[in-house]
Amino acid sequence: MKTRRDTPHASGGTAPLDIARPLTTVDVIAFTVRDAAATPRLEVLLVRRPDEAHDPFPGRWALPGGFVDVERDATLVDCARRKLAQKTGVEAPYLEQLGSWGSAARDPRGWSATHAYLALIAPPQVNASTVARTANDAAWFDADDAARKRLAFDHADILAAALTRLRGKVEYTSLPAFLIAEPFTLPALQQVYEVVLGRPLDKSAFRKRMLDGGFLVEDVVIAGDAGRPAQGWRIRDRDRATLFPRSFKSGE
Amino acid sequence: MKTRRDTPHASGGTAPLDIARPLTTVDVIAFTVRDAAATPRLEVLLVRRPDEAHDPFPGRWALPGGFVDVERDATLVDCARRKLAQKTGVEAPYLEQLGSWGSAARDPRGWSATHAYLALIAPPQVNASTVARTANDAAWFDADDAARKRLAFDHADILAAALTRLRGKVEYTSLPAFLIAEPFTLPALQQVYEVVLGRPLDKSAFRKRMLDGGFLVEDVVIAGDAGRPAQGWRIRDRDRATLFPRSFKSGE
DNA sequence: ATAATAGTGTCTCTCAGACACTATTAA
DNA sequence: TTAATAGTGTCTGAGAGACACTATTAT
Repeated sequence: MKTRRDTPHASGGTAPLDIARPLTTVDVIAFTVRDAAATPRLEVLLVRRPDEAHDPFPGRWALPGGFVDVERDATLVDCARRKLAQKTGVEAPYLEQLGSWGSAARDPRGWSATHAYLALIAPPQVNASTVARTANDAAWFDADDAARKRLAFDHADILAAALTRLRGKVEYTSLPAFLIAEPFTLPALQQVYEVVLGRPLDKSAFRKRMLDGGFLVEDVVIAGDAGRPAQGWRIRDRDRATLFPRSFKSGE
Repeated sequence: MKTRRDTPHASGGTAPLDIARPLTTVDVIAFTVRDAAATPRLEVLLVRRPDEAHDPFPGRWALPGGFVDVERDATLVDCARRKLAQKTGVEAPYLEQLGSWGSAARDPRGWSATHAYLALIAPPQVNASTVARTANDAAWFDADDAARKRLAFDHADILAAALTRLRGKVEYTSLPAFLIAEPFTLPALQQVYEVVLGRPLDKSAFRKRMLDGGFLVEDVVIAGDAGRPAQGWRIRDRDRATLFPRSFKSGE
């Protein structure tokens, strides 16, 4: 493979199109909150890498993702959306860029850079077609368990960064609203917050925050198994999260 | 150029190393705060693209950056550091990843993805060697003026995102401390905050925040041209910013 | 009526802003 | 002593947490 050096005075200037190009991939960290064994938990989607010797990390669990296809993907985020739809059937998730990881060492096949996207989705319904498609090569895992696994590539680092970002932003944004199906009740939303943060929140303070945030729209009233029915809500703008003026527990 | 499709069941699985690879670049948005014509302002470093017809955007101003060199750069951030040192001589800036921009359309030479890094540095001393190296092809511009220029590629978008990120984080972090030379006084630091935010801050509230933040270490006392000398300070940890418990002006 | 869950009112604490005040230097 | 700048003290207000209270449903 021929490589030509980028001369110092022309950084990014004259076009070395015959320079060695890194591999370019996109990976998706898809989170949801779902009831597993009666207790809701934060889950992340992993896929199993093919069990072939010529492949890097055969049989290991990895984040869903893969090479950018310059023919099909107009942009990086299109690529991320395609990868996620392939594995979950979800068409319009909340997507935000997490960051990129690139180095000579992260992929044994050569210098590679991945663009990581955080996806927040409502728990996908398990219907026949998705089961058929994802039965053996994709599964949802408890997020913290997954972060402790020995994942392929540097995916454990990326997942850890995604968890840090998510838990950090949950302190002062409306992000968890993207993790449950609409319409939802405020007690249900509070439970999602508590699952992600791993600690209980005060009901009164929580409700004030959410309603003052102005990102909710009233929907139908929802009755549960017992007790008083609750007001149902939808998200006003599914493309962006709302920032609250302060964090939960500002001074610990 | 031969391309092979990534088959659906093996996304990122079997290794299509002969697939068409996007171009991979790194760009740096280097900010500083400096006195220009007696009033300090936020400035950004731009470089002029070579004025040759075969080059994209000849003669246009652009962010410093360029192709990842798989021989020299072990990681993306190493590449960013190298690009910045090339243009400014600054060796250890505060660097944080801003995000990545990739699409089929952003570079006329083909599908390309750039990894953007935000760099915060103290105003570089204008000495003979840096002048010689950067006289005609690099210059510092007022950041808002630069954002209105017609820059090369999608660099205007990237610069706008950098400004949004910087101004956003300045509301609740110690980032501006990386924009001036150490040791600095609290009044000087406050001025940097005010320049970045574009609005005045209360002295008493500002000092309480900074000192309670615990990221400053006492240094020598510094005398100005007139009035009482001020305590000088250094940053305790040059690798990370401190987060304050609340934003400035929480409720507008 | 009771259990269960939804939703509200009130008090307190913390921290940011406003702004008046004191402190230290040079001329 | 005055100008200039550095640094402090005190009051107020907004919003988060604690927690007791009321409201609405099914049985």
